[in-house]
Amino acid sequence: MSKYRTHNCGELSLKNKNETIKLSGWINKKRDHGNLLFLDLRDHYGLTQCVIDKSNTIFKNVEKLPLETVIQIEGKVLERDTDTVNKILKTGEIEVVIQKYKVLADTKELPLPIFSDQEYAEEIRLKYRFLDLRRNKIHSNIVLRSKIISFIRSEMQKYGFLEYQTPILTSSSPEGARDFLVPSRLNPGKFYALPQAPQQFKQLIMVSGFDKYFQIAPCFRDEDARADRSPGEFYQLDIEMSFVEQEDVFKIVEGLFLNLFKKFSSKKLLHEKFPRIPYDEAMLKYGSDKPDLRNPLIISDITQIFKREDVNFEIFKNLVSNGSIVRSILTKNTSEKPRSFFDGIDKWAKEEGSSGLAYFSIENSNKLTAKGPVGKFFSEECLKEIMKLTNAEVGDTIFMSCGKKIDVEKLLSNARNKIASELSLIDENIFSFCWVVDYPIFEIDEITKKIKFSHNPFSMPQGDIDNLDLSDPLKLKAFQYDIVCNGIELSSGAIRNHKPDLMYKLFNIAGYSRETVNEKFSGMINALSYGAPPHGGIAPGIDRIVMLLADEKNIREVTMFPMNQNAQDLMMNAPSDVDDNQLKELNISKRKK
RNA sequence: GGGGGUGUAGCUCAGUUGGUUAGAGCGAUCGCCUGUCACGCGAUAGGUCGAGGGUUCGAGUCCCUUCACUCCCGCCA
Repeated sequence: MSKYRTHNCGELSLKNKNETIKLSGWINKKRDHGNLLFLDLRDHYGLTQCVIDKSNTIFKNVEKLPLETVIQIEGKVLERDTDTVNKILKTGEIEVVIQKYKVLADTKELPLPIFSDQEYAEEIRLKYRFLDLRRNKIHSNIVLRSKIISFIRSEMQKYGFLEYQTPILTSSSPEGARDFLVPSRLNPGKFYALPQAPQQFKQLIMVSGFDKYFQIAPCFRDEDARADRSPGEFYQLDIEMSFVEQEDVFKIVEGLFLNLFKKFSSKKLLHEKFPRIPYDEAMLKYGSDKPDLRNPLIISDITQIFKREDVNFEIFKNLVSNGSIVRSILTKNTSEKPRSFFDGIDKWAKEEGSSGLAYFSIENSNKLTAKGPVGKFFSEECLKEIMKLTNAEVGDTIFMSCGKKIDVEKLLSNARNKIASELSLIDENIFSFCWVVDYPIFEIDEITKKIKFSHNPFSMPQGDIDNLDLSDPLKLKAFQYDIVCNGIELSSGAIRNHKPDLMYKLFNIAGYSRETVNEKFSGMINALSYGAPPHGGIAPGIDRIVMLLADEKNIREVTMFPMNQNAQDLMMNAPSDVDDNQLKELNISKRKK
């Protein structure tokens, strides 16, 4: 028997009636009636109401103990009167009459209360994270995270995957995010980098013949934070498989996600079989490669309308003749909405930095008419054409944006969310998964105007890979895919290019010479020359999965010890100054400003 | 790097048009209270109104600068 307890604070019930027991835990709450004191004792497992009255000589001492003092009590389990049973508590049918107590640890005055569900400033929560983590909601989020990771591990093992660990100290690579660098003492002037992902290692594991790999892998990227993006570090379920095609990866991952989300959430899954949306279609219909399919609003291209003679909307017509495009969002049955609704959307669009969202509603009084500020510019014939292009009916509204493709896509993507939330079109009780597939291999860099890899440079191009037509690189698609859930990008993966010759050619298009590739990706390219199996994989983000399942909007709510937005750990004071001797040993000197 | 929001007691917040001594709830301390589960009642302590500067007879309130936290853009193959 433990020195500290016979039971935990979540397990006593009527079965233990009249037993003498020991509990240890924190004082969660006291209700002091003067000659009678209720004291809720809390540990990881739950709460137990303890009670003591003045007939016990220790009463005055117990009464004075501050909240969050760690105590051990010994006492007798009693059945509560029916009218004093607490149905919310697991242990609510009993209480423990305190006979003896011992203080195991004192506490200073608390910087934040533990028992309340109130929200607190981030700064104080992060500084006193060990207190924050005692609180019910975040405590259970962290437990959920642990259970999710355990479940994933056991599922992956069932599927025949084995977990292998990869190095944390590795080499810097030119593609992708900024690296965290670690100076090498034994190799003066040289640096390790922390892995942005174990990308090359997992491919090397395939070349080494291990067939099915997974890892709950830490990834390090020195980029700025967002609500759904921790600064510095995060975790991926890293997966790689040999002798597979895209379909084989999809089958494993869909199975895993279905089981996972059914087990850990009561929300409904919109699709049991994840829809597959080509990248180009996603960008057209949703303006984004991470569409939220709970949102029914669809974008259509109506550029051709503004090349017609019977349209007098000169601003758009001029822009279109200079190469701009026009796309629209259709909302159903909104023609009777008040003017303030439409103006609100237009105002929002201007605040987003655009020139606004033009709109009109379609009405029918003997003939088709367009109601709204720009309605007068469209003929009846023209309205029929627009209705055909957008699947609109009488009573619907068309919102339009005109401009450069990339700007229109972005504005309308945000407008989909904005309008849907204004019209309450999104069911928060649903998970809607989809695959986004057929990503382009290359894109034009907006700044340099040169061709660059749009995603992973190691992806396998689609088509006849032995006779690939490289004359128009921007047309090339890759076996590259993302999983998106409720508008959140959960993972990204690809079938890899295991042909070194082809890889050199693709790198060449992006401006990397054979020598550069040999130098920067030596581990990979060398390995691929010694018999690499066709292989592919994916890497779902663990933190975001937990966010979805915990129904949290911020990644810090599912991270035990997160950093703040400036990538500082307020509890541990990281990053911090270091001793000059440490720098000297590492051959580092600080640059003067 | 840029834009928005926030900053008042240990914590969560209120504070009107610029006007006398800056308030409430929780927490802390002290007292009363034997069936509460956000127990109740009374009292006390607790403030560089984020910081600095300015306007004004007078600034928590208006202006400028700056700092911290946060959300977004850039960035994140």
